[in-house]
Amino acid sequence: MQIKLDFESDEPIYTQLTQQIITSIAKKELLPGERLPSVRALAADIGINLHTVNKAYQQLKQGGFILIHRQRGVVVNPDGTPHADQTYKEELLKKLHPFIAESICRGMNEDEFQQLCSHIFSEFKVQEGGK
Amino acid sequence: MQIKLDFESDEPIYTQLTQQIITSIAKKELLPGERLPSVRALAADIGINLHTVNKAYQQLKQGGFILIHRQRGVVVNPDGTPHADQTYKEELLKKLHPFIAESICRGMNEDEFQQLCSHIFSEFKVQEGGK
Amino acid sequence: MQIKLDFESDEPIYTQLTQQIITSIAKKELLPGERLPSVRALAADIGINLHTVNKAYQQLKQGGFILIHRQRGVVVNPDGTPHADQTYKEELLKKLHPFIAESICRGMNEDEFQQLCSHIFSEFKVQEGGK
Amino acid sequence: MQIKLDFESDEPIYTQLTQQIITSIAKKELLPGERLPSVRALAADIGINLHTVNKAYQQLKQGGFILIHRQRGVVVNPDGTPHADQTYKEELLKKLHPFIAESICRGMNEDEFQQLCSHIFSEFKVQEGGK
DNA sequence: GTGGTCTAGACCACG
DNA sequence: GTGGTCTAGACCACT
Repeated sequence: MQIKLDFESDEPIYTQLTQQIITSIAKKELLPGERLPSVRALAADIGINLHTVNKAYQQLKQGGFILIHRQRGVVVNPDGTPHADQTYKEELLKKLHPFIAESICRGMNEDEFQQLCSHIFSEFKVQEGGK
Repeated sequence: MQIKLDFESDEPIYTQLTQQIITSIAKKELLPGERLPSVRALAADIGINLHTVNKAYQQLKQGGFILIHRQRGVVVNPDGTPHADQTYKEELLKKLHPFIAESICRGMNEDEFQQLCSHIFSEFKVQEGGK
Repeated sequence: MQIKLDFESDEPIYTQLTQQIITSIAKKELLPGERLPSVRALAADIGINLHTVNKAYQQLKQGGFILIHRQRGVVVNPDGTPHADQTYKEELLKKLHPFIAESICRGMNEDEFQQLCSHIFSEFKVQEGGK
Repeated sequence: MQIKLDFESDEPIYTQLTQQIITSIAKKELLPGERLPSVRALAADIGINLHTVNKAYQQLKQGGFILIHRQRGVVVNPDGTPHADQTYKEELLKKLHPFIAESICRGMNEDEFQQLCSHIFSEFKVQEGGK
């Protein structure tokens, strides 16, 4: 797993970290039960503060992506990430709404937008076959 | 046009305002050339700070949604919002990426996601017929 | 509202703070919609770090006790704290279980235990009439 | 006696162990004078560290639940667990206080709370008849 | 050596 | 002036 952070971005570091790890899980580069580096190790590795890593881990734990196991350390949830429920979908709707509104203003139709999403999905499909 | 703000949201007020106006343009509730209230008027109307409204307007101007004339006031871009270019699409890809990654982790497939987007699009289609 | 912290206790400061504020809400010393001091103000007041106060506030926000309002600052949830749902009750069961087990070992019967709880409840009832 | 530990819980392992043993004593699955496995045996059995088991045993000894003889090994206190004294009850009051405060905030009344406690007590009563 | 807690000081975005 | 973020360094509990 390689982490690439943009320190110039206005997206908080811990959010970027969180998203990269989620992406790795989605791409199956990180498998259920697999161990993640300790807060300290990862912080030293990326060259950021351990509290920042910790915040990302706490967020991932909160979202059910990882577990903090007293013996095995930090591991990807062995049962997989909890499935999307109604609440999640409603949240997602709200978050996607402004992107779609802007895209419509800018003359994109539904097909173009869907194609764009499809393109992102394909990025994950490629990895699904083998690692 | 009615503005609904959530003062408890993590989303900054000015962003919410920006997005609502974009949404109104997308729904054609606000038509090209139509005038928007002045910074002062809108601020007083919603009961928020001048700076906040100003920041939203500057953002909208930046995105080409509106024009700000010293004399004629604030108007929706008469030529319509600039079309989505390559840069915009790439930005959009980046922003949508984490949502799709998380959705995949949570067991959603492409169809379900597309359906969700479709649902949002339909919200705009309904309005297209008439105002 | 007066805060009393025990810096010797093994209970984290932020937890003590959280519980004291919950207690104040339960006693109606803090009413729905009422404002709480800013992180900085409270931290300075109690003589602890602002991050510690912040952590307590985040916990309270998470539990639905307070809202962080962009204009009004930190306020007690105007709609009142969300009602106990099944999840909460199950959590509560789990947390109370060991106390009851130990009490039984120590020869207390159900009546004695209930009386003890009743005593705690009475502490809140007294305040309910007037402030 | 079967031990079930949750390695993902925030509750330290040794605390979980302590509580489970107390529960077993309360349920009379472990009787006064009965022998408990040695630190080594129990640690190997559950697959945890010696120190962890030892810490739990020390805590139980401290609370008067068990006796640790160099020769005879670890036994449940033959005289039964020391009865609840004033100190214990005061401690218990302090520990229950925050749970009750939160329950009140969440709209539970005394009856509901008592009923919940009663439900926990019933779990122990069932076992009292026979082993 | 792990994560959890606390402190302290700095900068920024927001309103 | 507010909360949010990041850094940094220290101590402790747990295993």
